[in-house]
Amino acid sequence: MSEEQQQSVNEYRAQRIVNLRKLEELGFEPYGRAFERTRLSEVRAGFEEDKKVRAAGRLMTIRRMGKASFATISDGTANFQIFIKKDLLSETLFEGFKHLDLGDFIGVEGRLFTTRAGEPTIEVHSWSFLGKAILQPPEKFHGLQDVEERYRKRYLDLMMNPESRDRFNKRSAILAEIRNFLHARGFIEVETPMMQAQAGGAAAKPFYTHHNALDTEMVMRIAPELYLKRLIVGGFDKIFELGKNFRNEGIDRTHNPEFTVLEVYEAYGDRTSMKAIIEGLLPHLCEKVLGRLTVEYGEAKEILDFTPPYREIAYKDAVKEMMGQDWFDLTVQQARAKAEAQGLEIDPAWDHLLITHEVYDKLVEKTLRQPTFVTRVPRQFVPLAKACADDPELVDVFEFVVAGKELCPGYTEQNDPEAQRKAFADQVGEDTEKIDEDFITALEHGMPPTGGLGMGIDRLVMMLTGTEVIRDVILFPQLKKLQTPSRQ
RNA sequence: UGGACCAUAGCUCAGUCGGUAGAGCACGACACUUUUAAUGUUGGGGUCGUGGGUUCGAUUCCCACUGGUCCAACCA
Repeated sequence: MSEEQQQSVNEYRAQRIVNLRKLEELGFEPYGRAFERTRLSEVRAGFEEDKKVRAAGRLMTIRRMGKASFATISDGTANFQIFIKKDLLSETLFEGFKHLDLGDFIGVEGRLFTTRAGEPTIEVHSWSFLGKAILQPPEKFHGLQDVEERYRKRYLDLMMNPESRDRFNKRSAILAEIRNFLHARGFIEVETPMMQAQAGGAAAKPFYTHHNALDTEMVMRIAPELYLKRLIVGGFDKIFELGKNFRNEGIDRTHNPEFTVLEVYEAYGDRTSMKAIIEGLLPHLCEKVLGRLTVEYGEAKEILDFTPPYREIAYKDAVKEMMGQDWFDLTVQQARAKAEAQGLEIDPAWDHLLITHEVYDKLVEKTLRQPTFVTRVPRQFVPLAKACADDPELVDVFEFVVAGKELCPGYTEQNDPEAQRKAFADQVGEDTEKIDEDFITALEHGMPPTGGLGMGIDRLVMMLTGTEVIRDVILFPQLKKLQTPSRQ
């Protein structure tokens, strides 16, 4: 292929292939070999003048000045400047450097020194070619800004945008520290089916799939809860699962169809033992991952303080704070008028309870900025939990709310099989075949009093990294498939 | 699923009250042995998301579609 033809296909790509061929002519292997090296973060941390180092990375910038050049390499842990000088290299290595492009991988060997401008730098005495990039990286200063491209081509986002890489490093650290925290308290990690015969443990539309050999319909789980409780029946006393749930619902800035959840169950515990876990786990994560107990959240840089203990307030008291102490003495008509005066749309068929819940959802929750446990919730809204000991109309749960959003419910779990069956029946209505009879049977074998909680990990990561968009904490968020390329 | 907005060079962005487009980075050439968004000179690069309509003429106006963003409804 002539050079003109190559350039008509894609000038930039062709130019890089020309450089690749020239490197091959000089005796370089085009895609390299393993290279023993020290991570750049460690080179930086252990910097000593004149120390010999071997390091490797992707070329991020090159500043060529005739017989000397500076470049920056990145290995994902840090950036580091390297210095190339004609006097210090063989003719082949100096000539070869001219044919390197941004995005290529090299390994370097040399001496640490500090430039006149004060920049720690590797003076390169020898280098190896570790791999060619035949496509250009995005713009070096602004990085990759296009929101859609950052999700579809996450590798470019991670390559160019350090804040994105940092966010996913934090996500990994959060997951590791959740495990450390729970293991240290005697919890074991378990795995339960993500493909189930029926979708239980929550109210959401599932994804359906089909098993060929069994010739049977299956659903992707919407929650692991019913399997985890079977394990409590089986005698595991402290368990957790960290895994994906799948819900066939809308996608927006706080919802992805597959999302990661932590569920924890503790036999012989209840809501208060779950509360203790939250008040231990969140400060632990803040300390280990962020090194402090406060987070700057969102564009407004709101300060969230995770220093325990956290505020606890009864559901009804939270509503009274917003709507007045006489709220629960009002008639339905008075309550509706008062709610509508606050700008809510109230269905005329709603009773006092539903109006109250609308008030809580639309007005109260968003005002709970600092970590708060909302307790003693009307049983109609949480059918699978156990009633409060002193009031059968309220269930013994908490909703843990941070920055105006529900982060994590905690329960005193239902262990009465008859009450559980009734709650299922109310939930499914006519579809009695959707009741998980095997689960009821398990409860009939006896389940100890148990506390449980379920935390959305994506939202937790959002909270702790100050991110307001769930897609920014999920490496490959769900997007529509491209039918025709929107751009080339 | 409804409403508003967006899509221009590989990337980051200007722009055209309708006469087929510019900058910076990146890329090619030349110069330069401590630069760091290197610098100086110079050159190339675009069916302006896709399809239709109006028009002498559409990247620009209108319609549909595709993808995205935000808002509203469902879910965590």
